[in-house]
Amino acid sequence: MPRTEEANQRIREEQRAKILDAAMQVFGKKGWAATMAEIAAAVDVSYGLIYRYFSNKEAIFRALVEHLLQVGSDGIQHILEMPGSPGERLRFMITYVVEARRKHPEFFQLFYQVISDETISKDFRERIGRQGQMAQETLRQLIVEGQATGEVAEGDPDQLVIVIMSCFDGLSRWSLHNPEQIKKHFPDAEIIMRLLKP
Amino acid sequence: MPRTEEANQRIREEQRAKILDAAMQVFGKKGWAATMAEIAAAVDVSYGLIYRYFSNKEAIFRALVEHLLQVGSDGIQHILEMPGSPGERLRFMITYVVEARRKHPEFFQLFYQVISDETISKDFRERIGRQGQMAQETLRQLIVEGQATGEVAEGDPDQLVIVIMSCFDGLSRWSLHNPEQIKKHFPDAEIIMRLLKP
Amino acid sequence: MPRTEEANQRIREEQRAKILDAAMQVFGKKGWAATMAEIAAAVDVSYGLIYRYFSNKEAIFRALVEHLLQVGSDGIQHILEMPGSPGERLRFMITYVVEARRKHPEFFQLFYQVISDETISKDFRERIGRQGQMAQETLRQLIVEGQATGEVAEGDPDQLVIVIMSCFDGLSRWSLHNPEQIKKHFPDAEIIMRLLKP
Amino acid sequence: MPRTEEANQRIREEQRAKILDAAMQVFGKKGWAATMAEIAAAVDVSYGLIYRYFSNKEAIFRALVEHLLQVGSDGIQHILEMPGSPGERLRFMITYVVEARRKHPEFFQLFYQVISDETISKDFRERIGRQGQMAQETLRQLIVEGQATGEVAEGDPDQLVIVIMSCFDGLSRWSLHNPEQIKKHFPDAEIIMRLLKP
DNA sequence: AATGAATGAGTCTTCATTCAT
DNA sequence: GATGAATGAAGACTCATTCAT
Repeated sequence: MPRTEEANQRIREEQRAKILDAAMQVFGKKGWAATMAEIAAAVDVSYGLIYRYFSNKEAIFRALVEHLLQVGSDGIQHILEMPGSPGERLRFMITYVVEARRKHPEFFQLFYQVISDETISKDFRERIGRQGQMAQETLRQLIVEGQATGEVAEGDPDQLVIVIMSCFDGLSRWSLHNPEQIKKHFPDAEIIMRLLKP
Repeated sequence: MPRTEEANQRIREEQRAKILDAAMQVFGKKGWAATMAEIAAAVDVSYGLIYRYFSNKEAIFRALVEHLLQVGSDGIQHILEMPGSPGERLRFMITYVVEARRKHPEFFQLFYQVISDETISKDFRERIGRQGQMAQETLRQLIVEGQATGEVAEGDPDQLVIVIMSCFDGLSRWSLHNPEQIKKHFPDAEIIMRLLKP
Repeated sequence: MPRTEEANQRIREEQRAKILDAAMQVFGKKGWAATMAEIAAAVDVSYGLIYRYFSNKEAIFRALVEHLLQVGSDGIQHILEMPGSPGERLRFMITYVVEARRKHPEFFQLFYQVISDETISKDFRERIGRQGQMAQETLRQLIVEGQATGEVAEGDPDQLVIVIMSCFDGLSRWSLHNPEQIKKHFPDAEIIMRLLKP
Repeated sequence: MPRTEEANQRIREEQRAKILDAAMQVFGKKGWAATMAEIAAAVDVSYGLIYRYFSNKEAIFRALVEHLLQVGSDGIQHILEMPGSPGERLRFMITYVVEARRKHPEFFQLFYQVISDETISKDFRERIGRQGQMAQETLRQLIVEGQATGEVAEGDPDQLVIVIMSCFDGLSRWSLHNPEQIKKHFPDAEIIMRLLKP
């Protein structure tokens, strides 16, 4: 007698999740150079199986990044709708982002890899670019508002945006390459807040 | 009628330099995925010729990175030997590094690629790691000294090191991916200095 | 409460027939490149099931072709044992074959595929070759007899055999690739008979 | 010192020709299932080399078929512009085609394979279909004209077209599968002409 | 008996590297 | 010193076949 529908359904969902999970690790570390064999090995299945769940390497990649984009999008949305003064929301945003980067540096690593890799379709790369733009704009808006309320230092808001986002990016990289060091000395969001101090 | 020894010598050196130059551009943009054909095309020579100057792809990579390491090393040495208060030297260091990242983001991009790529021999990667350590230690030392003189805010110096170096890393990435935006709004070193403000 | 033996038996036979039927269509159209998945889809069963009925892809193929060979063999036998003059029997044979080709071009397509495909075991291919030989010889014999009675034009009987059988082969191909055109203008056996006209 | 331009030029042309030649044999025999390795082996070069001459398997296939189409097109054109009565031109056409099929059965085999293979792009397959149409139409026109002059038997001209072209197709197949037999008894064009006899 | 998840050998394609000229 | 033709190992992907349920 065949497996029940539900059993199959469950297996498929679990495997799919396991594959995405493993792919996140492998892509995060090796980037697009990660091989299907490595991913399969990480899931501990034959690599042929991967293709029953994803039509090709890029499909896995996309699924991963789409997921991240969604999460990021939600976060931004949430911050925009938060109550509180611009300064308070900035503090929240920075705390939130720094925490995310610390916990899941591979996620963000993936973005950079997609963006730099010209073998990946352009529309997909632009999709990610737009998302980054959105985050930037949110940050910029909060900064401008903060400058209005005097909570944030005067000056070109775009420079501040760039520095802060650079910090974020750099933290992902550090978290990935020097996890021990960063675990011991993970920077307080407070330190980054100083960049905004009037 | 053979060429003179010196002429040959000169040709060899010029070619070598041209190759390294082109390779820097190509590796900087495409990373390790850059192909020998692309490098050769950038130098505008046949790809077979590259092998008369470098025994293989990694050799080019190494030569490039060795060069960068040397430059970096020299810079650090220089800062350590500078006169001035810790705060002044920190300002100088930050200004200097930020400027370097802006001008030559590919250089730094290369480091990250070497570090992340497990197909590159471990000792080479560690070599780069050590260099990074050195820069960190220099920065850390200046911070500690600055805290002693009251020029730098109190707190875990390692956290400050991480944040500042993250900023640096992030700026390289931005300079590479968003050159126009960053050209218009390149952050003053002064902004980064705020991270250290007591 | 298990099924009765007979019921099982019947199910098995029906399934087997259904599989062969579907396989005929699929192999006829796609040739050896037909996938097991396609066959299974055509039968509308899981592809795993196919293997309960046939040990592998070649086994299905063989079963199909064996069946066709049998049918062909019977036809030839029948013609040999028919009453009537050589000319009459030739007319019958041609009519019969032309009709068969029109109705079931896939059948014949299969033969050619088996013959051309070197991945299929040699003895099997030779088996088919022999069958073709037999048909040829039957045709040849009728022609020779017809020449003796004056019903068939003089000349090398082998050339006639080749032309007529070529016609047959070509008609299968046409029936497969241009079914509409051929439906409207299916050639009278009479036209082919002209080849034999004294 | 590098090879001279001309030497390289010559090598490239020779290799390209050799590859096409070998590919014709291999594709002719095995169809699309022919592997790049087989082609390379037939040319007696490494299979990587093939890709310096053709961007992929389909490109070789296309190059071959384009060539054949051109040759076929020229032949048809020629026949249309010939002097002589319809009957004479028909005799010429049949003689010409039969001869071509005998000499290069692989060529025609290729057409059928392209047409039947759904993995090959549709526009390419249609391109070939149109060419076939053209040949048919030429033949049909000659037949109609021949019927007007009384050189050709009455009756549906399309049936005649189908039978004759079927003969052609069948002869290719025979030439490929039974080269020895056909060499000894290659049918006179005269026999096929009988199909048209009034 | 039936299902479909899982496996892995085989094929296309790319690209670092070698070699004849 | 220079060229680019040639090689072959490595990786993505397909599909016949097996196996747990």
